Order: sequence, then structure tokens, then C-alpha cells
Amino acid sequence: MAQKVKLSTIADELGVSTATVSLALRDSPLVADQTRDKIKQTARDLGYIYNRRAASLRTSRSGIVGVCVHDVMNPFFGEILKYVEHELDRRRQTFILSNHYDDLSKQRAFVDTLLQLGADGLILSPAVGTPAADIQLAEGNDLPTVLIARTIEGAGVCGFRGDDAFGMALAVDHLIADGHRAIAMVGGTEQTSTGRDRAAGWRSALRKAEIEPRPEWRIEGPRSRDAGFQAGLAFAKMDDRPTAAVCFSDLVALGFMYGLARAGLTPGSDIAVIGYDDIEEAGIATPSLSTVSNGQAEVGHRAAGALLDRLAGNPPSEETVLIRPTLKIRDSSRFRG
Amino acid sequence: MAQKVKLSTIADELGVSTATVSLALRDSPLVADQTRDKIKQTARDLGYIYNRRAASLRTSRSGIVGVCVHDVMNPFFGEILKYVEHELDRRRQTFILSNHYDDLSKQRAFVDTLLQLGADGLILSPAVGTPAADIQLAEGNDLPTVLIARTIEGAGVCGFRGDDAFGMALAVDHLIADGHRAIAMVGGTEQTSTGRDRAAGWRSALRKAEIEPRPEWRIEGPRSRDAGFQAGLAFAKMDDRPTAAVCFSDLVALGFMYGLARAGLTPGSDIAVIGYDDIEEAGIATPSLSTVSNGQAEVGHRAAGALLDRLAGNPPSEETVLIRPTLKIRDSSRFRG
DNA sequence: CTGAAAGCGCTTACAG
DNA sequence: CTGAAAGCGCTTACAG
Repeated sequence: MAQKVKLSTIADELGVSTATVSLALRDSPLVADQTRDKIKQTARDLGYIYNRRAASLRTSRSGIVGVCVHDVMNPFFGEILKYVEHELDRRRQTFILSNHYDDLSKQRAFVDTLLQLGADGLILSPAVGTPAADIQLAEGNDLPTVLIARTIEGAGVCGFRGDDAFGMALAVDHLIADGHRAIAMVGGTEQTSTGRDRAAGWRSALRKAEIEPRPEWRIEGPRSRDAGFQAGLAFAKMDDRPTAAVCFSDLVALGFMYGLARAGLTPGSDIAVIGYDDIEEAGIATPSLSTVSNGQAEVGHRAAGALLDRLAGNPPSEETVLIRPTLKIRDSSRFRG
Repeated sequence: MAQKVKLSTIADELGVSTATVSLALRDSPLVADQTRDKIKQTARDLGYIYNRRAASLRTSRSGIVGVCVHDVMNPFFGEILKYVEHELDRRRQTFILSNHYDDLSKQRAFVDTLLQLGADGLILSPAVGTPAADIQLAEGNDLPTVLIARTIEGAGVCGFRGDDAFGMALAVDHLIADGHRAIAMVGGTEQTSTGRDRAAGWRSALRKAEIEPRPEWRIEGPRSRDAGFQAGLAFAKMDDRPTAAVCFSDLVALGFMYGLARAGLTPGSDIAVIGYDDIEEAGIATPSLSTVSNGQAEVGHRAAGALLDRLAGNPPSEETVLIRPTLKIRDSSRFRG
């Protein structure tokens, strides 16, 4: 390939200085219109490619925002990311995506990479067990951070997530109103705020109705479709099986329904199932999945917005914004207790 | 925050030169062990962060690899990416991910960003209608490119994908052997190599069995779960409905089965369905989905490997590697024609 | 409105 | 084994 074209190539070609070329290409009003047009045309003709590393070294802004979640293949995160992507795109920020798979060392390696690249910000759904110090390390090195989906005590940064306890209680209240008394909760762990809060919502809604949740109703663990499937198979064989189940997520619920079906039960007719998240698939699943709408669009938009605000120089907020979930009743919870 | 720590901060602290610090941190054998240890310790103590922009400006290697696919939420791509990620991780390459949603201008913007960042390479599943010139632009500007899943005529770069025509014929042959004579093909378009080749495989397998595919058996278009669902609803109402359907992808097939079920048919009992890709969900779907295993692991590994090879200085290959698919029979194709 | 010069933080010959 | 100096390609005061 030909010699690399840089600012000075254009400057030499036109007999102007690199300063003028630099300003012209960025549409500075300091440059005369005619000069600007000539410069831009020449840049195009020569196939000039802007060197962001050089610019960023000088300006110490990179135009890069890092996004790190448990797994982008999880449609819940995928849907949030779609909105984040859309916001960042509009502001011409490049986004770098990484999965941490709840592995703290992977998350740390990613944050380190962002620091090395001089990234402008980070949107993070923190891995299980992330200490507040990790967030402070990022912030302390000029990497503004916004949390999504999960929160960390004492991290001192802003975050956006659904009101998980409230949302799960909504689902359980509905089932109780439909006559169910034995309601299981499938999936999630105590190690994330999401898992804890949803289980707490389930438990407190039961108690409010003067039902004491039995230990075997809490099927802890599953967070994937596959784990949900296994739980469904096992659930079908339970003695004294609950008549309804709320699930940690739609993904778990969809797997759970596959498992129930595989074991010969018909979800929606033999047992009521409610998911959490309202991912797109919930509406077309058969039976369609009743679920708690968890505001992915709002989380994505607002998290990106909050980060862009900070990049624009506005003061950081430390607030965790709880987005209010709503219940979506479909066919999977038709069965009445 | 404190003054930024850089190489010269460490050098000053220890009374050595920045050259020595630079070499020491990269474990150069030129530096005495004792000096190296002292330098590394000081770097840690001061909280030094390596500035990759500066390094990359100097060395013109960035350690960044771009990956661009239609949609990371599509499990087929997601599974490939998992393997790509794994390979790149091992070689300490940072990967930047982007969706192009089959929008050529989004794809171009991403490639441009990579060029500006001085990325070392690109792994691309090209958007519908990508001209060979786009690939050559990347290559011409020192951005080695490897294609996955889809191929482009005359692009002159290496690529990895399944043998789509062969794979689809495998599925159709199986259905014919099971007694089916009327076999639909649901989803995919003529505008991607994938869509064309799979449809060609379906058509030629039918003809080999002396069955002339009827136009209404080819349900073109659907490539998402949702579109598959709609196709399932419509399919159930067809006059003279085929007894079997092969689908463009598992995602389409799973949506299609949801649609059939919604319309009151039982996939696997009332109609045979076969998908394509063998994504993880295929095994737990109920009925479990018969499908064509499309080698995501191999595509991911080999594409990353080929790119890393080129980065290591090996000569480029222009070969398109066709990975041989295999048929996985499960319950969704139990029904016999 | 335009130019000359310094500097962002590294790495790499080169010299010793 | 270590140091002094140049240079990667930009942007930003500053001067005119």
C-alpha cells in the first residue's frame, strides 16, 4: 500500500500548515470556508484516515465507552445494550463490549484495558462479588462508571435497575389472588442484588398473605435457560408440588416450561408460571409467558444518558434509580390454584 | 486524583531512564533482574497505568481486533463469538464488537472506526449487499480481514463457513427417507450466500428425489424467532399443507414451532420440523429440535486463528473454508410423511 | 484567518 | 546492562 496519508501530507499538498488542516477537518469556524472545502476535498482524494490514537494522546479523550455485562447472549442484557448502543451511536462514541461471565478477574482485565486505552466511561453490570473498591479504582483513574441491573453497596456511583422486590411481589400477589397458596421461586442466587431482592419480594408477598414459604419452594441457582430446563424436569417430580412458580428471569422460565413439557406437564394448564424481564420471546412463546416488565429500554437509555452527561462535564450523581416494573399477564399463568 | 503516573514518574523515582523502565515492564532480557524487579514493584506501588495509545502510536500495533456481525443477540453468532473471544483472550487482544443489523452504513462506520483506532484486524460476517470493494478498502489500509458465516465473491480474503447447500440437503434427504414428499423451506433470503445456498440445497435434494418444489413451499424472508412465529401461524392455515418443513435457522425453527403450537398443531406429531445451526437451545426445546450442526465452534476458532496467524506475519490466504455440517435428529422430526 | 512550535507518553535504534 | 534523543500523528496555545 502507498505511503500513509497524514495531516502533514495534506498540508504539504496544499501549502498550508497542519494546524489549519486539523482545524478545517473538524469544521472550526476559524478556517475560511474556501480553505476548508479545499482541505476536505484533498483529504478525501488522498484517502486520509484520521488517527484517533494520536488525537487522543494529545486531547486525552478517546471517544471510547466500555460496556461489560455477564453475557451479551442473555436477551435481557442484549435488549439493554440495544438501547445503550443507540444512545452512544448518536453521540459518536465507540463502544467496546465484553462479557465477564461473573468472573471477577475477567471483569478486572477488561477495566484495565479500558484504563490503558484511556476510555471515557464504563457502563457495568457488575460481576457477582465485585467489591466497591473495584469501582472506586475505575473512578479514581478518571473512568466514570454507571451501573446497570445490579447495584453495589457503597460504590458511590449512579445506577439504574428495576425495583426487583416490588416486581416479584407483583407477580406473587397476582398468583395469590388467583387462588394459589403454594408458590415456588425458581432460580437466582443470594449473591447478586437482583437475586436477593427478587427472592425477598417473593417471600414477603407470601408472608403478607400469611403463607409461610416452605424451604423446598425456593429452588435456588438456575440463571440460564438450560438450568431452568433441568429445574423443570426436577420440579415435575416433586411430591406435593406447588401449583405455581415464579422464575428469576424469562430465560429461566422459558427453560423451565420446556422442562415441564418434557416431563409431560402443560405449563399454563397444569401449573402457572411467571417469568421476569419481559424479553421479546415472552410474547411468542407458547404458551405465551406471563412476566414482569423490567424496563430494559429505560435502563439502557438512562444509563447511557447519565454517562454522557458526566462526559459532558456535569457533576456525578450517586443515586441508584429504581425503575418501577409492571406485570404482564399472558397464558402461562392461566391455571388457577 | 493525584498526578498521572507515567514511565518518567517511575524513572525519576528510581533514577533510571524511561527506556529502562519501558524495557523492564515488558520483561526484556536486556534489563538486569534486580533492576526489573525494583521497577515493577515501584510501578505497582505508584498505581502506574500503561498508556496503550502512546505505545500504539509509536509501534503502530494496537492490540485491538474488531468483530462485526449482524446481531450478537442471535445465538448463532453469539456462539461463534464465544469461541472467537476465547482465542483472542488467550493472545491478549482486545476485541471490539459491533452489530451492523445488515445496514451497510453501520458496517462502514464501524470499519472506519477500526481504521482510526489502528485496529490490527477484523472478523466480519458481512452485511447483506457488502461489495468486495469494502473489504479491499479495509485490507488496503492494513486491516487484515477474515470473513465468517457469509462469503463475498471476489473479496480475496479468507473465510470460514458451513457448507450450507450440503447441510440443507442432508436435512431434506432425511425427511424424504422418512416418507415426506411435500417439504417446505421456511426463512432466509436470496441476498446472502447463506440464504441462497440453503435454499439451493433444499431445492436440489427435492429434485434428486424427483419431487418438483412448489413455489408456495418456499416461504422466503423470516430470519428471526418472531418472523418464524408469524410464519408458523400462517403455515398452519395453508391449504394442502406440506407434511414437513426445513427452516433457515434454529431461531426461525423455534419461533415456527411456537407459531404452529399457537395455531393448535403439535410440532413433531402433526408435522416434522428441522432447524439449522444446532444452537444450545435446540436440545432443550420441547419437542427437542432436529437440526443441522453448523460448526460454530470450528468457525470461531479457525477464524480467530487465521487472523492471529496473519497478525503474526504469515502470508494471507484467500481460501474460503467450508466446514462440513452434520445432521442431528431429535424429536421435532419424529412425524413421518 | 493562518503558521511555527511544543508536547501528549510511549518505543526504538544508537551509543556507550 | 543502561541512557540520551528522536519520533509516532495529532491539537493547542500563542503569535502574527
